[in-house]
Amino acid sequence: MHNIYPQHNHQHCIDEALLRARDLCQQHQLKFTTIRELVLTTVWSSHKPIGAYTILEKLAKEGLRRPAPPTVYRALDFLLDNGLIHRIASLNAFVGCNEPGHAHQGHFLICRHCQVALELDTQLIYPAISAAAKQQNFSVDTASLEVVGCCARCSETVSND
Amino acid sequence: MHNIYPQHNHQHCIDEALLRARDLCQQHQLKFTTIRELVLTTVWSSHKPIGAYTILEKLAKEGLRRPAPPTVYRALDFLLDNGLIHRIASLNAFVGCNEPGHAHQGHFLICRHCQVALELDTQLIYPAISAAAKQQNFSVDTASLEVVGCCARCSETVSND
DNA sequence: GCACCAATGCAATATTATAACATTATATTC
DNA sequence: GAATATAATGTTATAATATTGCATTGGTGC
Repeated sequence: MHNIYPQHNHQHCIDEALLRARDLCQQHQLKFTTIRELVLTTVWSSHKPIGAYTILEKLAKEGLRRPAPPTVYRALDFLLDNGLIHRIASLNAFVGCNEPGHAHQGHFLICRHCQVALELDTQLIYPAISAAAKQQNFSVDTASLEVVGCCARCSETVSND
Repeated sequence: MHNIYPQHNHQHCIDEALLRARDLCQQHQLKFTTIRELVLTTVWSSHKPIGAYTILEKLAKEGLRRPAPPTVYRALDFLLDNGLIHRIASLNAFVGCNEPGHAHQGHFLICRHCQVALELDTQLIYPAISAAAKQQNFSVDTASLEVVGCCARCSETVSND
């Protein structure tokens, strides 16, 4: 698990994400276009899930001509389809994925104080999900887990909720 | 686990849900008003998660003067707060809860063919979630799991997806 | 060049949810 | 029962999120 808290070198996270994205697109002959790269970079600007319209505004502020919603949503769809980001349904927001290729799984601990979404290793939870599904003869396509609470760091500094 | 597939006597589900709701409201001195009962009944009209605006239309068709969105959303909020229903974030929809009192947990198997949402016993998955959270010193408030796939019944009848 | 297909631009609109404030109903106290 | 307080609902408007449909651009292969 990467360290994702304030002290970490976040530029490293961004760089790695872009690297992984370029690799993946090259390998699968996908086009990592300008807008897709910009949106991915914006999603990776922190470990907090970010909304589509917030992305849109950030791009507008970066000198880009303000993109229309479909432009952003299409880039997000591309990134989702290829497992480069996850959608956090309970927040209507998007967050970078550490391990492209697991598009169908996203298990997150989301802090209600600092908003950071920590992605869990699928192996921690998936066996239980798989077993429960099997019990019902249910075949799993996707499984998203969104755990909301208070992270370790915030527990130290926050008195109460 | 209740049987929730076509052959079951669904009126029984509705009746039980209403009974539980009345009990719970009485015990906690909450008001189970007309609109709340109507919304709960509508949510329970099937085991498929239903959207707020669909509820609104159903109520309108049942002779009720078409309620405004806030009316429906307030009733839904009341039902959510008291654990009588769950919200399925990935569908923007609501579904009845079998065991009021577990408002903070909702683990579902959702069939992409028949849309039925089967609520899992929390005990099947929660231990794994709890352990993963503990590993991160993360304190859990709510945990929602939405597994999408194909249910046993549809697997038999559906060729492919 | 030309035909094709994917990607993007653009305008309009659909869908989901909430804010703000007025009104009504219910309960409590006197 | 009137006076008050509180909770619930009604009403209007609007915010926030997401998609549709169609025009345009841009690269790819022939």
